Order: sequence, then C-alpha cells, then structure tokens
Amino acid sequence: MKSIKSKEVSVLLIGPFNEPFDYLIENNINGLDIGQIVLAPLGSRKVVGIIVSEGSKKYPIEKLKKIINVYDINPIPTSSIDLVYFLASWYCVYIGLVLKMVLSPLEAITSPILNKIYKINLSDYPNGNSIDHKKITSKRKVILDYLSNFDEGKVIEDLIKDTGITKNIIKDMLKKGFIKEEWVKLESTTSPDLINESVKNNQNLKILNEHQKSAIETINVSIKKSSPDCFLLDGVPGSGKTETYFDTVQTCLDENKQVLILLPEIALTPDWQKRFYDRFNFNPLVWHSDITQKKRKEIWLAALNGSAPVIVGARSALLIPILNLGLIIVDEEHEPAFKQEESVRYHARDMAVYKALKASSPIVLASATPSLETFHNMKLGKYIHLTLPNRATGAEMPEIKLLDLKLHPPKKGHWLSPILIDEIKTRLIKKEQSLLFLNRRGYSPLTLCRSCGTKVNCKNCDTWLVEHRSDSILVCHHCGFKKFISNVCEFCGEKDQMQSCGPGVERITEEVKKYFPEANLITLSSDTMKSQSILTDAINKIKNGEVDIMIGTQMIAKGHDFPNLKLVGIIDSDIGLSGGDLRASERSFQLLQQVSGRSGRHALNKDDKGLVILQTFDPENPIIKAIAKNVRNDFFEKELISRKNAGMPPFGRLAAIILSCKSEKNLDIFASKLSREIPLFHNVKIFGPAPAPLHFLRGSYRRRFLIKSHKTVNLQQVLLDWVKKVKTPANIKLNIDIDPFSFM
DNA sequence: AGCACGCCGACT
DNA sequence: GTCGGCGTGCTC
Repeated sequence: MKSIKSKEVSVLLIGPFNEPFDYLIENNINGLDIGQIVLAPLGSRKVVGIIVSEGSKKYPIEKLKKIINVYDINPIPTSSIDLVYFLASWYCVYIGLVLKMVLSPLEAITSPILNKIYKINLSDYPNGNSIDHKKITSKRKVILDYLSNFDEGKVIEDLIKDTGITKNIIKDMLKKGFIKEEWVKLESTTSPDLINESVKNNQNLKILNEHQKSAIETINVSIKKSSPDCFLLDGVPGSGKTETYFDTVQTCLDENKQVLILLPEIALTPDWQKRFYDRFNFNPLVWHSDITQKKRKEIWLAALNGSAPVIVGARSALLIPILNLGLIIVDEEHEPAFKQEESVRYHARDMAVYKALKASSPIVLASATPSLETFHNMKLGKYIHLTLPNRATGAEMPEIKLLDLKLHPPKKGHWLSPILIDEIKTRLIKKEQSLLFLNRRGYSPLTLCRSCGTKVNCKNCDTWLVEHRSDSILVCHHCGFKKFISNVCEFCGEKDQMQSCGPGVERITEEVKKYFPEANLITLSSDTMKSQSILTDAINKIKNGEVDIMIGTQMIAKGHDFPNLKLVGIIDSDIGLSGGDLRASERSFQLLQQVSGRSGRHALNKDDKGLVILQTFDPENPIIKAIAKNVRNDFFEKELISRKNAGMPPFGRLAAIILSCKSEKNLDIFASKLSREIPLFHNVKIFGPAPAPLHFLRGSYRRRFLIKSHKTVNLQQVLLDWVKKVKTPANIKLNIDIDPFSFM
C-alpha cells in the first residue's frame, strides 16, 4: 500500500531543518511510501532525506527541484519517524539533525552515486575562434589544457588536486563560459550483503527460580499481544536478570520479531556476548561507537529489512530503524551513560520507552539499582514491577560493615585502615580474593606546592591535573592535556616541594604492595586496561585464581562474576556524596551497591558469605547507613521526599542552557543580554548566568542558566521563546539541555 | 550544517 | 589578476 501518488512530495532532509522541503518526483507510477529514503538536491549539494508526506504546496511549484534518486531500501518505519519528531521536540533540537542520526550509516552507501563533472565549453580549443574576446590568463590556460586531455570531464576535486588552481577561478571560468558542468552517474548502489545468522534453538538453558519464571511469563504475555507495556525488572546483583530477559528474547524470536537490547557502553563486553552466544548459539549484531563503517552499514540494513533477529548496542543503537520490533531491553537502565551529553542531548532510556510505545512492543528496564525516576514511575503504576529478590545461585547476601575512619584511622600518608588490612590478611591466608574499590584513576588527584600552596591546574580547563606516576605525567581528565611531572614549582620556582595529595587506584596499589609484598595484585582502571583483550585476559586471570587482590575503579563495579571473591573494601565511601549534583547521592548509592554485590556471589552457607567494608568519615550519613542496612527502598523514599520538597525531578522539571565561547568578554555580553530577557512566570525559576562548574573547558569559556519549573509547564516552549528573543552570534554556542544529568 | 557569495585587504 | 579570510544568509 504505497500511500503517496502525487507528483510533489514533502521531504525531510538531513540538516538543521524543522520543516520538510517540497520536491518533484518523476514518473511516480507505482507510488511511494512514507519513510522512503531519497537523495535530493539542496543548493549546490545533494542531501539524503526521507519522504514524509505529499507535497505541502507551500512553495511555488515552478521552483521545485527534482528528486535525484529513490533508494531501493525499505522505508523508515513510521514508529522510527515518530521517534525522530518526538525526540527533536522534547530536546529542542532540529528534526533534521535527529534524522541525521538515524540515517548516518547510510551516508557511506549513498555518497558516490552522482557527481558533478567539468568539461571544456569551447568547441575548438585551443586553435579555433570560439575563444573570441575571452581572455586566456595563465591559470585559465592550465585548466583548459588539462581538461582537453579528458573528454569525459573531471570532478572538481581532481581538477584542484591535479592543477593546483583554486576553486574561485574554476567557478569564475564556469560563469564566464570557458567550461561547463554536468551530472554523471558513476557507480550504481552496491547492494548490501544480507546477514544470514541461523537462529538455532537454545541448548544451554539454565534452571530458573520461581521469581524468574513468573517475570518471564508476565513479559511473554505482552510480547505475544504486542502490547506496549513497560516493565521494571528489579533484581539484586546476581539474581539472574540477564538469564531472565534472555528467555523473553527467545519468546520474541519464536514470534519472528526483532529485539533491540541497549546496554551502557562499558557493559558491552565480550563477556556479555559470550553469555549471549552460550544461550542462543548465534551472535547478536553488536553496535557501539567504534565499529567499522562497513559493519555499521550491514547492521543498519539488516535491522531495516528485518533479517537481524537481535541487535545489541550502546545508546546510539536507539535510533537504528527496525522493521519488525517486538521487544526492547534496556539493561542497567540507571546508568548515566544512556544520557548523551553532547550535541543532541537525549536520554536513550526515556526515548526507548517512547519507541516501544510507538512500535507496540513491550520494553524491559533491568537494573539491580534502578534510577529514582524509574522507581517513581513504577510507584505511579506506569511501569510494571517484576522483582528478583534472591541471588540466582541461592547464595547468601554479603554482610556489610561500616568502618569509622575517625576511630580506626590509617597510618599517616596511607589510606587503608588497620581493620581492613587485617581482613585482607585473613582472606589471603584462606586463599580467597579481595577487591578494593576507589573510583579515582591515576596516582593522585592533586599536586600542590608545599612552599607557595599553588595547585597544578590544567591550562585549558578549570581542573586539577591528575598524577599518573607510572607514566611520569600529569593529565587532565577532561581535555587530555598532559605534561611531565616536575619537582620544580612553576609558580614560585622552589625545588622538591611538590606534593601529591589524596589517593588514586595507582597509589592504593602501591600501598597494598607494601603490606602484602607476596600477594598477586592487579589494578583495573581504564588506564591499565587499555584494550578489550587486556581486560579479558585480566578477567580470566582473576577467575582462574591467579590474582589475590584487585584494586579498581568503577570499571569493576558490575557484570563480572568472580566466584572466589569474598571481601570488598570501599576505600572512600564519602566520595561523591556532596558536590551539588542533583543525582550525586543517588549515583553514589548505586555504585556502592553494585560493588558490594560483587562479594561472595557463590557463598552457599552463612559462614562462607561475603563481606563488604565501607570506610567512611561520616558513619551517620543517611546514604551510607542505607547501604549498610541494604534497604534500598528506604533510601529511595527519603530521596523522593527531599526531591519533592525541593521541587526537583521527578516532581518538577529541570533544564539548562549552556553558552560557550572562546572569548570570555563576548560570552558575558551575550549572557547578560539573554538574562535581560528572562521570561517571568510564577512557576518558572531561572538561575544564572553562572560560570558552569567547569567554567573553562577545552579552551572555551562556559556560562550556564539553570531553569526549574513546575511539572505542568511546557518548559521547552518557554525556553525556545526566550532564546528566540535574542539573536545568538555565530561565535557563541548555545545548547539547551532538557533533564540535565551532569551539571558540568 | 554546509556552502556560496560578497567584500576586504594583501600581494604580485 | 590572484588568493585567502571572514561575516551573512539560504537551502524546496
């Protein structure tokens, strides 16, 4: 049922557009579908877009250009088009730029179809009289002589490259009639190779417990009915969430529908893929930030033509158009990595819920530590709550102890309390493993001069440089700026007064080595685990028991199952509890709970159960107490009350406007112009302009407005109206961030 | 977002 | 006449 039969069509193009453009379509005999992908001329270029409707007739018909090509590819499903429009309006970005994210893999296929070539326009050059009064300058002669060797013409890129003449002159010659341009077809579109993954039946079924079975059955009903229900699959660490949703994936495959699985980038490990393979006997199509162009194209086409049964990917996989979507799974739904914090700022989990709704497919949000928003939605009854309260192995939950550092302080210049050291010693004797967690890379987060007190800062950002002693450098974790460690203060010139303050994992490793010189240690951070293969290797060593003590950052917080791990020590539980960030305590809670869950996952009796030790200076802190008591819902309820009192999400709405500019002066002029136009509504509060927490980042200065409103306000419209009142100069970047996450 | 176009200043 | 740089404005 091709719905478009008219000669004029409305096309939404890739680019900064909120309105589609009208084009003519030649010999539209068989009709066209909404969502069909076309190539259209736009100014001097060719741009990809999709047909969204019949021509709007808002533009004079005689001015319409012709569509260059209609691709022989399935149209983009209407559910995906709906998502494009919704995402764009929710996050205040151009519709055409969201479409660009959907179609980006296509650019590789479409580029070399038609090319503009240049030919000599003088029939009898160089001897005849067609030159008449035209002046042949030396540069013009070079072009003409060159082109006279190529009757078939040349593209402008070759022309410039081979003759060294600039584009200005060539364009000038075109205008004056020395040469002419033509469109030619170079190559036909390469037809995509289809993916032929045979979907075999599963062989390695694990035995599931009652809770798992009942969750699966509930979801299966929705899959079979194509009912867009949203589930929160809420299980303690190790409760077998993955196995549970794998079963629902199987149901979907049996129904001949496709599945989209979203994971945070860090969870897309070979480990996860192996588990998938073991369960299904085929590999899912894996989509993340650094797969090759070719692979990207293959996956994209296989999703669109329905031949890919399972697509698993990071955040950006949300926008892959899928022909026959039957189920979406968002694993680790609480992860902040699902929020894109650059260019188009969107939250993949929230948009996935919309996508599922439009595709009439159920969606499963899985987490051991759900986000507060999701918890709240579940309480409101928008999401269906499925719980897995027990560890799948039947293992005991670990015991959690608070260790007050004021009562049991570490030695001076050290970070491990004697009590923690004793516990590690005990495990070493029993040949059990210990894990020390500190979410801080490098050796030391701050270097300062004892003589003058100067802190070593980044030259591009308003941050401290982090010492990485093993590489003898100081690095900025925001922009990557580095310099060699020096023992001379750059400010006062004193020698040997530079002091490293505070620990990173590197420093903790050094300390552990002092206490346990015989033990096998491993440091796991993104600096030591530079590639996937190194990490896999390390994980295998740990599983084989070749390692006694692991020291790591959040990299080890989740996913891996180490049977012999019996002790988890949190070096600094207080990190991240303050900092002014709305979600600081929530995130801290989640992270600590995830790490705690690593301990004693296979302990089958009470004597054997894992132990978690939280080192803290603030044992009375409600978050620390909540983790210690392992009462998550208490923590959530408390946090919800404090959000409600503050009018913060999910009870109010929050947005930010971020301005950035190389020139601080221009930035401030514009920021004050904007603040003079601040809209006055009684239920909208606008704060700022304030220097953004990182007010100087990657060489640009940044200012930020924070906007808080009542839940009923159309915040997007308020912001757009406000911003429209002041023209943004070209050298200033203005970014709207709806539901901001990082306050950086 | 690209990209052309126009205007300017500099060099040859 | 040649050439690059930058601000402005448009794209069916």
